[in-house]
Amino acid sequence: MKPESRKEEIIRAAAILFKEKGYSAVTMRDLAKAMGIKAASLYNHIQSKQEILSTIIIDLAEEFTTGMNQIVNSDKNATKKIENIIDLHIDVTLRNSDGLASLNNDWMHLEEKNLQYFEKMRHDYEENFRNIVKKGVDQGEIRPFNIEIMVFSTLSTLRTLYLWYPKQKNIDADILKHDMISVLLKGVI
Amino acid sequence: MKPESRKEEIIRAAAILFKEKGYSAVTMRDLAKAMGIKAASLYNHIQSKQEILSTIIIDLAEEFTTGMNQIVNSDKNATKKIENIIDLHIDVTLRNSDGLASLNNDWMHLEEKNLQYFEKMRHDYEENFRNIVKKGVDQGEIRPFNIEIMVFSTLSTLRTLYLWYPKQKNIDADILKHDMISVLLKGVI
DNA sequence: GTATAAAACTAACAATCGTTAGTTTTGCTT
DNA sequence: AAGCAAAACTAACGATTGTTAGTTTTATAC
Repeated sequence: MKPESRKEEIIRAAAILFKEKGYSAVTMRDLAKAMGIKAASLYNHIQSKQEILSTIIIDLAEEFTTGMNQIVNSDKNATKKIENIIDLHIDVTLRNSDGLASLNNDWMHLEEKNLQYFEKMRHDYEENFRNIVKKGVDQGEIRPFNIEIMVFSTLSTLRTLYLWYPKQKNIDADILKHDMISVLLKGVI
Repeated sequence: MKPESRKEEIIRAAAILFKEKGYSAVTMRDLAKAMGIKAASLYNHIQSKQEILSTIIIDLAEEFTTGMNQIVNSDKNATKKIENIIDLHIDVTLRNSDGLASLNNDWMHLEEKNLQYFEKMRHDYEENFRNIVKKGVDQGEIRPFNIEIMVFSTLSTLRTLYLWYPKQKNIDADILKHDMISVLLKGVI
């Protein structure tokens, strides 16, 4: 495990503050205080507040995009693919639950270029998900409910994991995956 | 239908802006421009930016609290109660989807007193939901999966409805309710 | 111990923030 | 037409914002 650079430390601290109050409500002086230094000193390590936000969000979005592409290109059935998507979300959430708050709530504060890039990744991700569900329905694997509702419902839960997981103490990742698959796919009644 | 007061117009316009950029990123000058007036003129109708936020959030939270209390005090079985909760969320979302963005993302910017009030309402709401699910499991109505995951998963979907519903054109409220109940309760495979 | 680079500091900037005070306009009611 | 209240306006305030310029401290290598 190579040591974390000062820049990485700052970004990690920023993600925690962004999670608590949102990007716009966190000042560079807040972030500096959390790091135990003065605001101006941050600029020895980062270029701007915006750079911090885009690093947090784009890195995570690319992680999801890469994971989804692997799943899409695998030759599994729809149910198995959805299980893999659930796994992907849980893995990313365990590794960086703070950053996911920014990805979910502060993406609209990205500047033009990264905003477009992010929105394309998010659109493609949802489209891939939708197509997997569609194929599952066509092949009789998945019940023919309203596809938009199935996609929206599942994604909502997975995207909100970051809010809920840190509050659950000592829950094993594999048990979480197993239970999440049960609830999301098999229903509760 | 009695005419909307100027104050109500301002609050409605604010909810739209808060939904797009979050409370902290919306300035009183932004809000004034959306209303076609100058920022100072807003203060003929409202006391502060904070008052706008707390009106939006507390009104909605009280709506949920009232609805949940009626459901809890009814003598229906657990499944029917959960269906009623789904109905409640859909009704509120149809009526005020903009305000729900603030309730979900900007509650932490409430000032001390309203923050405590809101957090108590949210805690009680979740506790009521959890108890309904628990009783459903005890009585064999609901499958004995991890209760926290079932509650979290359902609430995540219902709380995020405001993001998704406005994008669906021409979807009938009753069809939405029916399909949502199917997906959330009966599973997809 | 001296050189060097990393990382902190002080001081300040122009812009923007929520808000107040005081004044003028607008649109009814009589 | 006069009176009045609602609702707009102009001008400005003190505080805070992200950021910069220039300087000093700290830690490491020779």
